[in-house]
Amino acid sequence: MSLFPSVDDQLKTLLRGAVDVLDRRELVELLRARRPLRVKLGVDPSSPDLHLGHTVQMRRLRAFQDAGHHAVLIIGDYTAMVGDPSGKNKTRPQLTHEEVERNAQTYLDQAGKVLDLSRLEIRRNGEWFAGMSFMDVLRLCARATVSQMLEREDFHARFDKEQPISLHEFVYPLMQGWDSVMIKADIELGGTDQLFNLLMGRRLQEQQGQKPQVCITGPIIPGLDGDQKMSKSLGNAIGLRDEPNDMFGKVMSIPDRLMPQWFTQLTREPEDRLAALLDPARTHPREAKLALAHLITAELHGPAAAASAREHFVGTFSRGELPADIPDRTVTLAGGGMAAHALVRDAHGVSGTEARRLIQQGGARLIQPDTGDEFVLKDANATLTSPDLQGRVLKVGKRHFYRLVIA
RNA sequence: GGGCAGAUACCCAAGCGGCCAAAGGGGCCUGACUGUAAAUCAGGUGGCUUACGCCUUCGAAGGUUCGAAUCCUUCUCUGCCCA
Repeated sequence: MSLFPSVDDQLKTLLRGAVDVLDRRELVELLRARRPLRVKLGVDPSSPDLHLGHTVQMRRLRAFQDAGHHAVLIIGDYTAMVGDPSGKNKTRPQLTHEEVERNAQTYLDQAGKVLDLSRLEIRRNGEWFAGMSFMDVLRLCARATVSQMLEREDFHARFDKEQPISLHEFVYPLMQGWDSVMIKADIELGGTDQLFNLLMGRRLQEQQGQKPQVCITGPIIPGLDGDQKMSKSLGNAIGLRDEPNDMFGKVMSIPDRLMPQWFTQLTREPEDRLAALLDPARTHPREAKLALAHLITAELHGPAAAASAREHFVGTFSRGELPADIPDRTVTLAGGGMAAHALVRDAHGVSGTEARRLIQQGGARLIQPDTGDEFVLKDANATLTSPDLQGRVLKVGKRHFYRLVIA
């Protein structure tokens, strides 16, 4: 076994689920050189949490690591302050240096769940941007034209719709491209929405007399809603730091049609096994989804946690049992009792009006843990006394449980 | 610098003196059905209140009026056209 697997084998694993390779011939040529390639992936610390969507590209980077190549993770501390306009229909809020720094701190242990940190070169683009003079910035800006920028689809769309585009947003692709120059990237990975930025890297590298990087794009995976791209701000993301039970449950809630893509992009299951899992004649979709949830949870939290999350899920939602650990909520009875709406408000942490609404709609019930007896709260104004509450579990909606403790 | 158009709740978007906490759609929440899937159906979606009702909200601040999201003034922001 040589250090590098054969070119064909490499291509197969390195390009699993890839959308585009520019240029494929160049990639083959690079791989044939049988030297460790410098493979770049940039992430902007624009939120404290990475989510599964980020791991699509990180997985590919990991595959390069495993094939013996040199991975470079760029923490875009400076680009995060600009805010990547990619795929957005509006200007991103600019973050302060402190926010970015705080977020960046959290990234490495999260990235370590997918990447091999011991063989990872980590760079912050502030290394080269912080010291730039205004003149340097102007020189960088002079490397592209407005109409070139407007070729990019999201800019173009915003321009056509007469929506604002701030000048600094034009600088973003240049910054990302400059990163490639600074680290002499052979290959850059990114989502399909990054294509323009990746190509800017090629352009700038060429202008600097470097061999232009090969760009490999992967899909932007849809979030839990199955429609919009996974994004924390859209509330449809699975965070890498989500608790195992939560993570497992979230995967179980995705639309079936997402499974093929999630299996391909978020697991390493081999093709033939996927074919069996995704064929409803051979595997019930629920079983397939359980397998998916298990694989994803196991990768990020370990097999034991995944097994326990699965048990929790099946127990709670399939068998309707109470979860193993339910958070305590201390409630205070004034004058020997408390109104139902106040109970839901305090335990569930919603407004009084919202609590009333939940009760009126039959979304709140008290459960006796030992017997499993349920009592649906119907009257928001009903007064509940100690015997009604002591030792009971309040269930709100499908998945919120609170063990009541009387103060 | 000049002219025009616009800013409404999480998002899109109606409203253009009272019947507006503000139509409609999306999203989201709850319930039914289910596999925490899809599709479908029903209800809900500012806050406080047992309720009558009250309070805050329609870019910001003032003003007119018995009464303003709606009229006036100034300001802020955005787009378009002209220079």
